[in-house]
Amino acid sequence: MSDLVKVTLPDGSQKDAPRGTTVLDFVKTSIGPGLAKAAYFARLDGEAVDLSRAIDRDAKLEIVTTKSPEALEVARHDAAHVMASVVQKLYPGTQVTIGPAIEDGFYYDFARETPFTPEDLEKIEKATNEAIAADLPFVREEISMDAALGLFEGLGEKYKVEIVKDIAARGAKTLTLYRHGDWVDFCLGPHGPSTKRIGVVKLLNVAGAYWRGDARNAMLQRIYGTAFFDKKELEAHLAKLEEVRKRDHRKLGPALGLFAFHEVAPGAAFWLPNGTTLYNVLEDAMRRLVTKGGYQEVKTPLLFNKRLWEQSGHWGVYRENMFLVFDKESDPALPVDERLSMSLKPMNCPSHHLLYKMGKRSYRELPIRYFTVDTLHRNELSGSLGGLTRVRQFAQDDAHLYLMESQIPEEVSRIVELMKTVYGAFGLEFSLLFSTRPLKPEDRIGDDALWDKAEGALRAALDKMGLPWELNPGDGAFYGPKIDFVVTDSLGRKWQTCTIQLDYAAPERFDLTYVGDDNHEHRPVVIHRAVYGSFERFIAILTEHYAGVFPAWLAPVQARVVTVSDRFDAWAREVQAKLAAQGWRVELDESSDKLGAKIRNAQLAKIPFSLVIGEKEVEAKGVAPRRHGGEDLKTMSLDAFEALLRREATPPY
RNA sequence: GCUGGCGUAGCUCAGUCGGUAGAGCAGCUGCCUUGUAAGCAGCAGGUCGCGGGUUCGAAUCCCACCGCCAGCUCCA
Repeated sequence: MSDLVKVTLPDGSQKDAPRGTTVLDFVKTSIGPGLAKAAYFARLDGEAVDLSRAIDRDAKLEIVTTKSPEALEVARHDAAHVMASVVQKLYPGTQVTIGPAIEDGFYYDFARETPFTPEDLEKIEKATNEAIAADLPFVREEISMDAALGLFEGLGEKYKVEIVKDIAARGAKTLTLYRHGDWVDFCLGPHGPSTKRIGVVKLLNVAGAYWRGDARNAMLQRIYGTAFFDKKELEAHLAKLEEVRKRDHRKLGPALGLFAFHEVAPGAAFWLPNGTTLYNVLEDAMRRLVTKGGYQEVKTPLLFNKRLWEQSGHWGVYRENMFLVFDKESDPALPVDERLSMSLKPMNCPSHHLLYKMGKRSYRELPIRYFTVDTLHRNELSGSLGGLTRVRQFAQDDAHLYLMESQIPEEVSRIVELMKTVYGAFGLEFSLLFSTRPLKPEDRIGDDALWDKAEGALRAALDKMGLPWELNPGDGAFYGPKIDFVVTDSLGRKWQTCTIQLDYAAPERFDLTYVGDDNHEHRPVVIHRAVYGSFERFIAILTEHYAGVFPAWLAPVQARVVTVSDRFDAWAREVQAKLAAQGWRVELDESSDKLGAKIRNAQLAKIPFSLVIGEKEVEAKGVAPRRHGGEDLKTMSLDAFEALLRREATPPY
């Protein structure tokens, strides 16, 4: 056996090195000190390894530097280890569990009687950064499962023991340990070379989290934090969090008069005048669009006898999410549960199916597309409510399409076209997720053959469209697989909004049929789809996407007339009345404020146009529009301004 | 639901050791007659989330409840 190994670098070049050289030494001697300094971990024949790993065979070597997002992820995992070691030092008796890197940071779950306070967090953060500065190397070691069990039993770490046993049960023979200083944890790795390389750690918040995410298990204390190689990057990240906080629709909504909440109706919004306008603009635009697209708008009851939900399958799978209603004519001797025999609808689908069944359907009618904007109620856990994105009462731009199997690809691509039109209008990018059947059989209805068919048909439609998509196994609805649209807003945040769900189960359960050209009865397929998703959630997303500065077609107030002095009020009133008569949403500021203050107030209200009226404008029978943000459009005639509104404030669909 | 934090005027926030609640902005009323992000003055505004308890006395201490916020496997 030669005592040299051949190392192949990503550019294809090959270098010899003494067998057993560590990655870091190899880089130092054969590539250069610059790279050695920037290196964080490496890939040896694709396997992620520490820089201290010895190269013991011919191999491809790739160095991952601190410029790479993957290195940051490793560093955050390093940070989780260091924080855990610090916590155990500061709070003896605290047990460690798991602590992964997550998007934008890391967390670590601790088992401890007393929860951490915000003051504890400050203390831990300080000590963590000090421990990082101590620059202890991360040392890797492999030991047998038995030795590992002994080690963690000896340390009294019962959660770690449980995990070790699980890993052993999965057939592992050895366990990889990582130490820094006298602290040890097991971990697949890799880790960075030493603690100082992590950079800077910031702890963000503490929250409860169940062991293994199961509410039946013990509640652990989770500390969230983040780490960056460079302090400037951390500051930029914190600035972004601040920007997100400022755009929070829960702040902006009430401030702009869009919506509000009251404690007597948790999870249900009050729509204020401005918000109602915005809501209606979105709804009207969608109504025009789908009507052009061959949909028929319908309305169905809000309250149903439970027989409907038994037939649809909701009673079995979805009951705990429904608001049940008391039937006063039921037998008082019955248990309460049985007297709650009505329910507010959580979804529109079953009632649409009933509508479909109200007549004999021919293949010539298909696809039938029912569109509904009705109020839905879902009994979400109180702790999961928040703003407009997690509510108990909402409305969707919901539709159910009844079609022949052969029409699926065409219909799916028509829906995707709708999505493109709508999302394009807001400058929202989207990507597709394909979600397949729920993993546990009790969480779904319909047999496997039906699911195979439904998943196959959706997948075929997806492939035909040629848009890229990702698989999201197990996340389908209980009645069928779905395509989720994930939109990315102006801050780069991702939101799941609209869906396309394929349903073979409902036609069976409701015995839906149509008469084919062969004069025989056939089963249609049902597609569930929503474009905005829920109006509530969508308005929350738009509010944050635009930071409350809605484009003129959406803005609740499109223009505000502001006068230089009350001498010009007569013309100002005429301007307001004339524009309003044309259907534009225009208001008049008649306060005794000076112009500067009026402009400022209009800016704060995020109104697209301020129409300044002074001596010149009265003489010219015109207005001087100022855009939100400051652009002065100079005096123009009222007609010219109206033409501007027609160009910029007409709904794009 | 569970864990932790928070709840004082419409909004943002002070309120010391337990001693009967305060500012700025917004609002209202005047004055100012004003040219593109805050003119001046005065006035008014509070069951301190709700209910109990301790105390001579509670925004403040204790208990229960309600609501809001963060989180509740991105699986070594």
